[in-house]
Amino acid sequence: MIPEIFIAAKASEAVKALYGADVESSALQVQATRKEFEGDFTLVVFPLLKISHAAPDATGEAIGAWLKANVPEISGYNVVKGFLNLLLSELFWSEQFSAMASDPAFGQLPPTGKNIMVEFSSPNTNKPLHLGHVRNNLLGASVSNLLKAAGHNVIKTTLVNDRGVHICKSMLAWQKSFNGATPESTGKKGDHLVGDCYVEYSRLEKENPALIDEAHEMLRKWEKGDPEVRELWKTMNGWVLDGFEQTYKTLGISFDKVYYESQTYLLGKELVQKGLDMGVFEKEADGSVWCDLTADGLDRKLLIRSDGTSVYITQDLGTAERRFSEYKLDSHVYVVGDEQNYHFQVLKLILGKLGFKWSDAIYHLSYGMVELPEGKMKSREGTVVDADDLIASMYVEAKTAAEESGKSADLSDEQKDKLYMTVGLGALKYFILKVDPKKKMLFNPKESIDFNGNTGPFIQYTHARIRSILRKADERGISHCAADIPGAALNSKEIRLIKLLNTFPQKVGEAAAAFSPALIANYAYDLAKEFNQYYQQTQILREEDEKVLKARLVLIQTLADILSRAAAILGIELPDRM
RNA sequence: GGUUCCGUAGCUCAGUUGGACAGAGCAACAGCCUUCUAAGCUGUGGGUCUUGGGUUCGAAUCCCAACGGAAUCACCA
Repeated sequence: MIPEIFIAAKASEAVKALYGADVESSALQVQATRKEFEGDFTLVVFPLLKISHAAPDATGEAIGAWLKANVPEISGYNVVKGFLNLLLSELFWSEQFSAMASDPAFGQLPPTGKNIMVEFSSPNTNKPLHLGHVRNNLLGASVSNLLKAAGHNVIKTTLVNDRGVHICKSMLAWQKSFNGATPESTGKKGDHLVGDCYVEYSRLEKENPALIDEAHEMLRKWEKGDPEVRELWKTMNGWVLDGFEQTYKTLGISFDKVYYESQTYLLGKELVQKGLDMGVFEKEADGSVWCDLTADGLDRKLLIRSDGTSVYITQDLGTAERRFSEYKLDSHVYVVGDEQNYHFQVLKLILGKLGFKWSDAIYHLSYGMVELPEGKMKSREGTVVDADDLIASMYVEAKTAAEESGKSADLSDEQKDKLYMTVGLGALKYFILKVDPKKKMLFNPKESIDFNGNTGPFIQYTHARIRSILRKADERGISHCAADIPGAALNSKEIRLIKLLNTFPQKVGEAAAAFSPALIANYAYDLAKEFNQYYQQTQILREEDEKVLKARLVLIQTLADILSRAAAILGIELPDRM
């Protein structure tokens, strides 16, 4: 049996030899005695895996391998994570902290030169947005921010679903029952008015099932360019899009390029011909065109109907091809619900069969549905949570909370209004973005979205607290900058904070690779939580040692900045006071 | 039925590439505001990580099976 002290000394030698970093062997010894192993396993080494300060590339495996090669007495090794980072970072935090504090772009990763298009939102113009769309929009916007922070060129886009029989249904109902009502005449937001038409259509169809034929007839007229139908279509779509625009603006959603299905739905037909020429598609006797995917374990997929018209996927093939060539895309992310997993699987396969190498660069960001306690939202049962209503209620909640606390009483009405919206939206956005996009999520309308605990307002509040301290320091004329850091003795809590801050760029990278804003949300929460504990136990401004005081101010300043950057990725604004 | 995804505290969720006694928030209970904002902090209770096998020194994590749930498999979009 080899004495632990010997192993520990050798392990520390290994770290020194491999990474040039000093580690106290006594610390390793603690670990070596922590567990007992049988046989060849005589040493526990916590890897340096997560140590960004001293040895970013360090791993327990490497250390073990070094020991094996250089210390024959030690025949084996084992790897346990997560300890040495604590030891090493204390040796190197000062340097790291200075670098972090003096770099205004800290956390912004170097440019990759890659063009990534993100498609999200893609609404239907026959009814207003609901909670499901809100998740889609927030995810899409946030993932776009995330990819930008990771150094990519991002092109945000949406494909407005502005044609089809569902649109005609709303139009038909409007003609039959709405007596020329307009958003102006009714004072209703355009998307809601058209949504009412859609509901009315369902009622009418129940009375007269033959109505569906009229809707189809209207669609045929639309396709032929019938002026009257086109005019009405244009008008009603305009109403809806105006309504959406308002909601987008409130949510902070914008696009670099908007596609309309009415202009793209014929795309893809030439690709079908190409596929036929290549022999990867086949034409039936009735004229329909199919792609055989049975070799991939899937069914045959229809691409062109027997009447010669194209289907949904045909258009998607065409738009994908056009986008990749027009924008020289390296990648294309589609933010679409998981109900369309099959569709995207097929889409990628077919594009691959057509010989497009970039088919692998298509990523379907498949997110789970938002469900209510009683299950899926159903418009027919009136259980749909309307986006505008939800936002309005978040505002009211924020207002109530603020008035109860009495904190922002001295603000002007205008400032209050902005603050309540910021906080209400912060709560909503965080609530939605903190959960893993892939998972379905639950929303209970009876329980309002929380403002305490692991929430958006918690992070906003923490930021406001920090800014408040910085304001006070400013009033007292205490200046501070990164140069104040070296030599200041900081306590272990402060070092923990610095370490956490220092992982931000890495977090951005991980989150971007996983297309998961949730990782950023959780990071921001950890950061805020950590600060609040620190705040509780340390009177920051009471410090008498000027050196330490200034270093602390740099620390919380950096903290506020990183918190803001993280929140910005989520599309959440952090107020300076609340 | 085929395919894919999911199952962690009463509830909502973390726990990425296997590692030290499984973590937060909400809800419950008990504390902390003459001191930088109590939307905060501290503490207590609450878990056979759905179940059963397997791989491994070591499993919530990887593999297999069962059970439970979701989505999807249109000449709809």
